[in-house]
Amino acid sequence: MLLQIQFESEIPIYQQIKNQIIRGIATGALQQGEDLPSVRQLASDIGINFHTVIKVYNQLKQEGWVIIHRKSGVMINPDLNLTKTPEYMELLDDLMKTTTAEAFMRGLTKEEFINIIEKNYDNYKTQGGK
Amino acid sequence: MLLQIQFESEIPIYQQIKNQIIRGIATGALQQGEDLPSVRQLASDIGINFHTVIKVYNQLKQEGWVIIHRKSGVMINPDLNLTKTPEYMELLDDLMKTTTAEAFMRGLTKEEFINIIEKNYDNYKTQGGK
Amino acid sequence: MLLQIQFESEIPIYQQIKNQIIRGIATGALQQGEDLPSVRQLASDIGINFHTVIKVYNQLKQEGWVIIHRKSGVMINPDLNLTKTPEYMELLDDLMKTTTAEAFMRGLTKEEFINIIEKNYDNYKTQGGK
Amino acid sequence: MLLQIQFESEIPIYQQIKNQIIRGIATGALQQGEDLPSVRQLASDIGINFHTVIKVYNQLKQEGWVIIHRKSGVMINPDLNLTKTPEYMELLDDLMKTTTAEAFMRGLTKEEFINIIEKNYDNYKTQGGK
DNA sequence: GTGGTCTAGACCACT
DNA sequence: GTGGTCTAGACCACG
Repeated sequence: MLLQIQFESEIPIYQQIKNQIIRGIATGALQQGEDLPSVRQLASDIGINFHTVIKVYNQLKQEGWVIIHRKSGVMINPDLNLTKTPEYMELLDDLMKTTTAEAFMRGLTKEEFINIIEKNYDNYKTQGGK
Repeated sequence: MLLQIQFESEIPIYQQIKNQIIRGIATGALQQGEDLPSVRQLASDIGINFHTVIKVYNQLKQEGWVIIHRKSGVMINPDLNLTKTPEYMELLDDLMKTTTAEAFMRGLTKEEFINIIEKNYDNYKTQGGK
Repeated sequence: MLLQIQFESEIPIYQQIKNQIIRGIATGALQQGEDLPSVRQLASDIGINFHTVIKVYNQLKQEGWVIIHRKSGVMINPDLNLTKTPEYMELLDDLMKTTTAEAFMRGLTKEEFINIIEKNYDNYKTQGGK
Repeated sequence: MLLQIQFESEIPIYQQIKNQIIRGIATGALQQGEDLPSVRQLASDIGINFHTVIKVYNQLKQEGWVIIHRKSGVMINPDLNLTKTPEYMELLDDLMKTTTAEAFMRGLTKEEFINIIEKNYDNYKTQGGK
């Protein structure tokens, strides 16, 4: 999977990488059990410092997305088993309150917004996310 | 409208205020043409630095949500007319890609996600967003 | 609270700091709601780099021990509410299997070992850990 | 005795092996004078590099747990005679300070903790640790 | 002044 | 070669 980083963005680089890896898992571009590049490899591919990649991998590990093998490096957790915890649902709810409010005020109809959701979900369903 | 700020949150205070004002406009809790509290008033109400409030109001003005009168203070723009610019749509698209990906992996079905959208939109429809 | 760091130890510095803060909370040397020194302050007190302290504070935050205020810095979580999760109990069990095995082979009797536990717990009970 | 290695664990593999051998000695699963598998045998059984096993055996030898015969391989020291040296006691004390502090804060009572100790020790007593 | 991000380079433990 | 630790310095966002 090729990562596209926007260096000018206000979103931190490590966050962009995290997002794209999670998207990759959802779409199936990254399969469970698949190896990720080594910290130094990925860093040099993207052209960033390897500490930034370490940070990404550590956060993904702590949230359960990946497993860090002492030897063989990092791989997508083969037993991926994330759940809709109350904390997550609260965050999501808050985010969607803010997001839909602005979308509504900018003239996006409910149908248009739902359409965006469906378009995204269709990328996942076909692949199967577990 | 009463603002609820979480000081421990990772979301910057100025962002929280902005979000809540926009939500307030969408739900109708804040009417177009309505006056907002003065910078110092709001700052002391919430218990924050008034520079933070200035920042919020300036950003809201720049994005077209409010109008700042030199004397009479800040009011919700009576001719609110925000549109779905290409830049906005791109940001929204990117955000929803990331958000739906994680939601999907955490087991939220498309229907559950759409349900969240509808619940929010129903709060807006009745008021009319102009 | 004064932190004692052993620079020659094989235990990473950030781990030593973490341990001592947690001990401090248990003994009451650090009260819930109490402010911790700023990252740069603590770093210069101990004579280490501030990035190391950031790492400590972030881990403590993620585990729920402290809260990081955007402005006022870091404080012991006033609503400290950690529980004996299954994951924790498994880790503890494994650790104690290893620890007691070696202790037993080195001639520590059950009573001596229990005595160590009691001595430590007595430092906590009197203070009350909430 | 069958060794169970967790490759995803944060605990180094060599440490896991060491721990399990020491536990085995304490429980009697490994008898004093008993032969341990050869370096290459154990390495291929577990599926790890044989250097890792060499490291384990060397450390165990240095600490007095095993004896390495040039030809006949490695065996549990028949005259096992480890003592509670001051250095060991200091390490143990420090470890238990940290461990009990977190356990206490997570709601484990003194009795629950002592119970864990007793359960473990009961596995040793019956066998006798010489 | 607070925490956080990114870069860069050295060194270490593990396999 | 793998991840991880520590140092050091620059810069940024926030309040």
